[in-house]
Amino acid sequence: MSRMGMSSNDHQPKQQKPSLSRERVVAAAIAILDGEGENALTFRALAKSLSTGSGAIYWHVADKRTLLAAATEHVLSEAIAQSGRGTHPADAVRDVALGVFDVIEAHPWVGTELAREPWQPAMTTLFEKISAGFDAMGVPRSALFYCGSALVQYLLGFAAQAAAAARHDFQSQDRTEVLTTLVARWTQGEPADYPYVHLLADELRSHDEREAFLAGLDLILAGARNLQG
Amino acid sequence: MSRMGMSSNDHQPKQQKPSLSRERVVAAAIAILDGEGENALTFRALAKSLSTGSGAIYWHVADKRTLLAAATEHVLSEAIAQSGRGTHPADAVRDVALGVFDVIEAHPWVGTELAREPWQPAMTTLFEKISAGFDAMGVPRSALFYCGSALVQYLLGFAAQAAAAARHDFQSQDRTEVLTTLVARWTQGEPADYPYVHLLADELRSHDEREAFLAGLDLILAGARNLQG
DNA sequence: ACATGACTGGAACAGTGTTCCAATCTCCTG
DNA sequence: CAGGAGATTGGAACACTGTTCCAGTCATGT
Repeated sequence: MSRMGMSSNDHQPKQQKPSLSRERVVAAAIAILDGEGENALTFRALAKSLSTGSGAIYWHVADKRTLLAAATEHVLSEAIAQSGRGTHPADAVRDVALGVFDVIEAHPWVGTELAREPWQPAMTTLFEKISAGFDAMGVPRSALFYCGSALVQYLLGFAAQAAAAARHDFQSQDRTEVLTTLVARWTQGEPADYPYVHLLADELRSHDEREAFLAGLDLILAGARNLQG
Repeated sequence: MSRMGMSSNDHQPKQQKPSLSRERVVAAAIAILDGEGENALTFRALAKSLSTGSGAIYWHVADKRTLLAAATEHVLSEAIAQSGRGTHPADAVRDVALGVFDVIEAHPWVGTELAREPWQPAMTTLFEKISAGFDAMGVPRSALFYCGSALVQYLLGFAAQAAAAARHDFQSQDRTEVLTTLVARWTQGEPADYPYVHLLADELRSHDEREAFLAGLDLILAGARNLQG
């Protein structure tokens, strides 16, 4: 277990190899997650990337779960903190949600981690911001919690779905092939039994992820606006 | 790899131990998942529960991923197939969503699996039903796909969150303790910096899961109704 | 009867997160 | 400035996974 306390690793005199630190470990983990995918992050790979052993890593980080949480927090917190701009309250909420969207598009493993462990610290900040937005939109106090929860769950659902898609893309290196396979499974049933699925299959293949995300978001925002008064 | 084809295991003469089959393997897996939690499902535990070895299991099931998918499909498909009742179209959609809700409450591991692999076969049926509902509600064709996707993602988000909560409950055997810990982390920031989080902390502790689920659902339904015309 | 192929059980393998510990390195103190 | 105490390191070892392999067994059709 890592010991919290006075660590003195702020001076690497000449061209000594820089001493390990929690930040360096987290940064290396993020680099592996981004560059080689979620499955590539093992303590052995991490140790090699840092030219050390797994024991040394465990001195700075309790276990893999907290390492993943720290990595998620690192990329999420800044994005969320800087988001929330917008003249209208609804725009501010949209901006926060889009901040999360962009982070997940850039780092799909964040989606996996969010889907497994939704209540990361950064999510508290997110809940604060969107609650403020809903309040400014005129949502009554009694419904604020439900609105915030609903939006968070919508975000989590997108996170899960985007992360799963990215995992599949990563394996086959070919997004269109993955989509074709998905559409094929999608349209496996008889058109007579699944008319809407067949009707909308084209859209599944060609839809723009961000546009769909925003459309779903606007559904929730419109529903929230509807609670005014 | 398991061989598909003519399998002849439909007769166990007297009181012979019944022969293995894909269905029996899946049923045993579900029993372990329900009774002892997600982490308890290992091929060794499964083999012991079926009084056999792991090799025999692999004859009937390709790997753990497909086993989990089959288990999920088993509990999800029936619930979804039987759902969708309701005089008004919106009620039918609500009924489908509540079907998924109930399955996840009864088998939280379904939430984990759905969050990891959203496009199970049963989800196609679900998409079909909710698309039909949205259509009957008067949502224009051009928005049908977005509405369906949004609702699916909301469901996935609930699935992820409920599964994570259930995992924590399982570890500490004490729901209120888990909630207290969560609220504590939740209210860690300064009240001045996180006014809404502190304002709504009580609701986080005491809210009814089903009520919150339905409230969020109604947000989306209201948003969809708003697209009429 | 017996050969063929479906099926079984469990040993062996590769890879994981985690623990343990002897060695080192740093810094404070006598 | 010597040297000890504690912080930090690296890598071997451990326990546990999913998965593969394979020598057997069983059932059945000829």
